[in-house]
Amino acid sequence: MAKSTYHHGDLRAALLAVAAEQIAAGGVDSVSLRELARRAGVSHAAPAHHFGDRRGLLTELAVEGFGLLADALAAAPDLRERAIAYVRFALAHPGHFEVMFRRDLLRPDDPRLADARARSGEYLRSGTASPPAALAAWSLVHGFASLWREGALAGSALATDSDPQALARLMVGAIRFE
Amino acid sequence: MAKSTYHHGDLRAALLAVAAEQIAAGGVDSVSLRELARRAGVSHAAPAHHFGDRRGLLTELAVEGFGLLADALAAAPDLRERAIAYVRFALAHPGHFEVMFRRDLLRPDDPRLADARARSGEYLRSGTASPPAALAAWSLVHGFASLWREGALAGSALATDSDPQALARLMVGAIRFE
DNA sequence: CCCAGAATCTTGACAGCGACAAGATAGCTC
DNA sequence: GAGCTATCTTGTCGCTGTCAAGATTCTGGG
Repeated sequence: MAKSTYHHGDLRAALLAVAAEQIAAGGVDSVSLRELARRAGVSHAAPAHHFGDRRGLLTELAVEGFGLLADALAAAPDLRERAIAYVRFALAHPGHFEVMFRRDLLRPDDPRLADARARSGEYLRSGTASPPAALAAWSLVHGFASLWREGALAGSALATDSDPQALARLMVGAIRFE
Repeated sequence: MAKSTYHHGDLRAALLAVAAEQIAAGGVDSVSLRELARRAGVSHAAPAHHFGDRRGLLTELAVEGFGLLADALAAAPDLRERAIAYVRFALAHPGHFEVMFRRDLLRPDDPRLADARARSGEYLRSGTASPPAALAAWSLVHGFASLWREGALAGSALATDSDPQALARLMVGAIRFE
């Protein structure tokens, strides 16, 4: 759209969007380059030109994700809201989130990935009393988001009647960092 | 071994063991039924007889995993030690852990899986002041184990010089449940 | 002892996948 | 408009999961 159309439109962005959608719907294992190509209306080998291989595409998605996460964290005023923002990001962008922490699916030494990761990492560490507290805060929200996303909390007495946002606030309110 | 040997030894257990090993080494995506069969010295279709399909095998691994986790949690005297035991389990049995919370890879309504999950869930919820505190504790250790396993903590100033056990203790010590 | 029947494993086949190579087509630059 | 590059297509290969059909071994009752 923005970059105008080459052969068949902005294929690169289209593939990323469809991929995120597909991961959110069926998990990352349900993503096949050939199916993405089909959905975008191009031939089965077209994605390779933009991303090299499957890792390349998922790495690009992870870079996007860390950028979005950093923005979300930057907009939060304090530690508590930053924690909630982390959860909100994971739930709002499940397709990105699912890939960001799956190193086995990514190009491990992509510099753009390292940069994006570092940038969001700064926000994660800011505003806590101590390094262990920062680690605890990150682990807490990351664990919650992962468990919720996997449906592991479905059996819990709490999980049924609350939306995840409210549940996350409740959880964060149940602990104190010191 | 225990069940004696049929055609070619105790294939079922052998496949599960090799699978756990392979997941720990190269991630769950690196597991192929054909390669497992090769490593066990049987034909490519032999695993299907014991597990049906790939989901069946991974589901069995998850059932095993939840059993091991429940045992580990049961042996811990108090909440704090239970938290550490959770982390220790995840690090000691990465092949099992990686599969247990990946619902997309498992048979979603396997009754044995549901049972095993419920059994370990009981221990997770026991000994905490309130349901939100239990959720926080679980999220905390689950997040930490996930992040550590993915190498996401490698950049942290803390992570370099400590072993994960000690780091987990440090982290758990940095918060208070109320 | 042996022989049905079941459990276990093998062989063979098929479609879908990621990756690579080689060629076609469209857009850009000078 | 000629060359050049980016973009996409076509064709192929080996690998995978899954299914079907057959072979082999174990087991239990006469």
